[in-house]
Amino acid sequence: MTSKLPITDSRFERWQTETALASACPVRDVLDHVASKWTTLILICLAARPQRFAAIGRALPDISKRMLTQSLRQLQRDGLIARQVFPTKPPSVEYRLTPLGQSMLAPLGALIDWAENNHAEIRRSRSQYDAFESGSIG
Amino acid sequence: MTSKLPITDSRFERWQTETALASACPVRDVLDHVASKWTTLILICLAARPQRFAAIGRALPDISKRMLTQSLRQLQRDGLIARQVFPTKPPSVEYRLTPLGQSMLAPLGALIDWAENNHAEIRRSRSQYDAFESGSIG
DNA sequence: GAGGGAAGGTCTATATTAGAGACCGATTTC
DNA sequence: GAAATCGGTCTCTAATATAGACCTTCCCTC
Repeated sequence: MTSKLPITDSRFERWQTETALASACPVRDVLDHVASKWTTLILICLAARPQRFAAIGRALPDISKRMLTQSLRQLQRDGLIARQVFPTKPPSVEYRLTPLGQSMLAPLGALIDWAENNHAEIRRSRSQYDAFESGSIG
Repeated sequence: MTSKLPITDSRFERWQTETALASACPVRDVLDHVASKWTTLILICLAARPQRFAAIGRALPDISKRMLTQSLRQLQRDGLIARQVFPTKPPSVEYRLTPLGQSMLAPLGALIDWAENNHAEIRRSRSQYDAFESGSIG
């Protein structure tokens, strides 16, 4: 709120400085894990309700079991989701958001809303780019 | 259906439905591009001020030229950044956020703030996970 | 009691993608 | 005229993702 440009305040300058430090930087450290296709999608899945392995897989039809397992482990390791095994006959495993995972839904939701609101414009931009830059002129 | 959990409103159920449609889904379509390490970091870079190719490269020391070029092209194609060539003697190229790119800073900033605020807890969770799940007990 | 299906995975083999770094053309500098 | 800068491209290799076969335990059918 200290600038005249829309969002561009000093935070971004600081983040920029921090990115130089690579692994020491929270932004990179968290974003590298969190801002990835499947983990984000899994979080969205579990936002509605806790779900079991196969249910998440069904919700994300083009994820492989391997990636699903791997992504779930990572989210669990980062403390965003919890894994709970029920001793049913074919043992069932339920994944649910932790409070930390829940707390991420707000910023993530904002990003998703942005995505929905601007999807049309992005697609417009893409077709224009494709027509010009790679098509007839290139 | 509707639940009593904190953030969990019907948006997430809708998004979950949409993810099944894969490429037709704005969430996936945008997130696949946007929620990736380098593009996010480049956006942050350009948030502070327009910058030239080499400057962005310097700000992100461990990005390769190839990835930088590729990520810039993608952001340009999506209409988030604009590329402007100046006919200086060694021609210089400046990248700047478009209004669309600017508009993404708000949700992106929220996510980054979350990352900073929760980095400590995430790291705590990770070391705990590493100690238990893969270490002495496994 | 052999076979099959469901749950929750693992493992392997292959395709895709990222990263390192050589190279390029233009221009300026020494 | 050799070296360096800028903004890339190109190739080769390393890492990562995907598809899909397979595993184990239990219940059910035949």
